[in-house]
Amino acid sequence: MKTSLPSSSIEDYVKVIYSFTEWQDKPITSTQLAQRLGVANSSVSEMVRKLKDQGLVDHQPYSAITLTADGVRLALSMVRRHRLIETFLVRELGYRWDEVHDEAELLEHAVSETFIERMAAKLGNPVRDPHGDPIPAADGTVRVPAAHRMSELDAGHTGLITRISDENPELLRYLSAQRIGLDADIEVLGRKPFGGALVVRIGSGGTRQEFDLAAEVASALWVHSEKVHPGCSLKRP
Amino acid sequence: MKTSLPSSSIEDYVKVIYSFTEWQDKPITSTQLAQRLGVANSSVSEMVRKLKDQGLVDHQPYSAITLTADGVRLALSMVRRHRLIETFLVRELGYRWDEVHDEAELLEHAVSETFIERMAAKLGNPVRDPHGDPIPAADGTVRVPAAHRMSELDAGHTGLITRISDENPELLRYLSAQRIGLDADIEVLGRKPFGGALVVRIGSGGTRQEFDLAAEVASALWVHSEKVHPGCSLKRP
DNA sequence: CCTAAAGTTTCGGCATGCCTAATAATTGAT
DNA sequence: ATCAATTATTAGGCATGCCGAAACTTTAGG
Repeated sequence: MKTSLPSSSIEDYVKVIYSFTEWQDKPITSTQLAQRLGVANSSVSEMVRKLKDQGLVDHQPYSAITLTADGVRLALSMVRRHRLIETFLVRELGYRWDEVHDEAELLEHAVSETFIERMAAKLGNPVRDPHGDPIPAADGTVRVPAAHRMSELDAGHTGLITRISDENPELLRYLSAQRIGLDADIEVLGRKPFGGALVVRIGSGGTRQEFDLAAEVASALWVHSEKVHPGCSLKRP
Repeated sequence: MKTSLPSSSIEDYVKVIYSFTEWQDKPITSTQLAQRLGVANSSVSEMVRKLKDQGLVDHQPYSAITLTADGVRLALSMVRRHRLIETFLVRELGYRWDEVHDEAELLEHAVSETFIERMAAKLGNPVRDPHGDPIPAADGTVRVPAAHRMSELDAGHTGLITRISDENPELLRYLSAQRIGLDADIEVLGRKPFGGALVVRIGSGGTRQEFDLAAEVASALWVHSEKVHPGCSLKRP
């Protein structure tokens, strides 16, 4: 149970463990964690032992890994850092949304709390980042909009795009080339047969377009649909 | 002669070696380097061997340490980073000039070249930082103003404060409380006996003030004096 | 010149965080 | 219920960068 400041590796582990459960509920396993961090499974086993010693995760050998309250607190602070930095890079330094992820990944471990809070103030304490991901507040509260993957919606559903997964920068470039962005108004028109593309209308009036979206694309788009699940849930750590 | 990217430790060593010769000419010794980096002498010996292997320094055992052309290039790029970041923190995030040093120290190792250049562009490619230190250009050229420590000037000298050493944040706070800042017009009036304070006029007209400056204070202030050494020298690596 | 103090380097160790290979536990298919 | 395939953990190593202690130069005083 050391109390020293977390290393950047530890910050990364905790952040990835948290992020895994942000849009679904199953806890992460060693192998999944190793894949997302780009390290060997054995490195994860070692590190998870260390995280457990420090009281950041709960873990029984051979089972999944969950964060403790302290772990969630640390994770939320890292997620806050990451998303504020992304927002700052886009709004203040002219980065494109497909460029910000890697830069934020480096900066989030380096800057001070002071830096983060001055940045947040300058940005007007934004509540979501350029991809629509919610930015936790300094006190650890987060508004997680009730959103669904577009790929899981049935024909007839309408709503707004509230989040676009930033995992794949190439996909982000594709989307901006197609002028698909946050807050676009959408309607699911149907689905091509044999696990094929999702047919959707995006925009309306002058900006109305129809697309056949491949499954990979549709599952990166999250839709806030009044019909399905109105309102927001408020997570507190 | 490895070619891998320099670690942040290596960046720090090179930057400190460079900085030591920025305002005087004697090269740095192992012990001085160790003191400035806050590490043991033995750590410096090891690291200097590594720097030599990588072609960043010239060094004969038991003698002083100097940078190679490659070393100077790397050092200038770190100094550029540091001073641009300091300028950015003051101009864009409302930091005070006594707060920026430590933050810049962390950030300079983390940000990408892209970040640096976008920041520089946003700031209008400044040529000096909040303490008056010259910011090397992206191509490695630096304008080093011909300045002298105020503590070394004789009575009667006049000039402008062009640089204020940022080594001691407390001193910076003292100076701003006294409203002594960059570009103030000064005149050395005299010197109190027995190695005492330097008597100077700072400002003129409505802002005119007289001070007895302790030696430590006067040696942190650098004066560009037309009488002593007009013009600038242009260093190229 | 010679010796002691000061400065520098070498040596053996430690911590972090990663790896591969070997071992152990769990799971699912028969 | 058992046995392979999958998943997870331990063991032994490597690289970086730090340390203190010991050994070695250099330098300055007498």
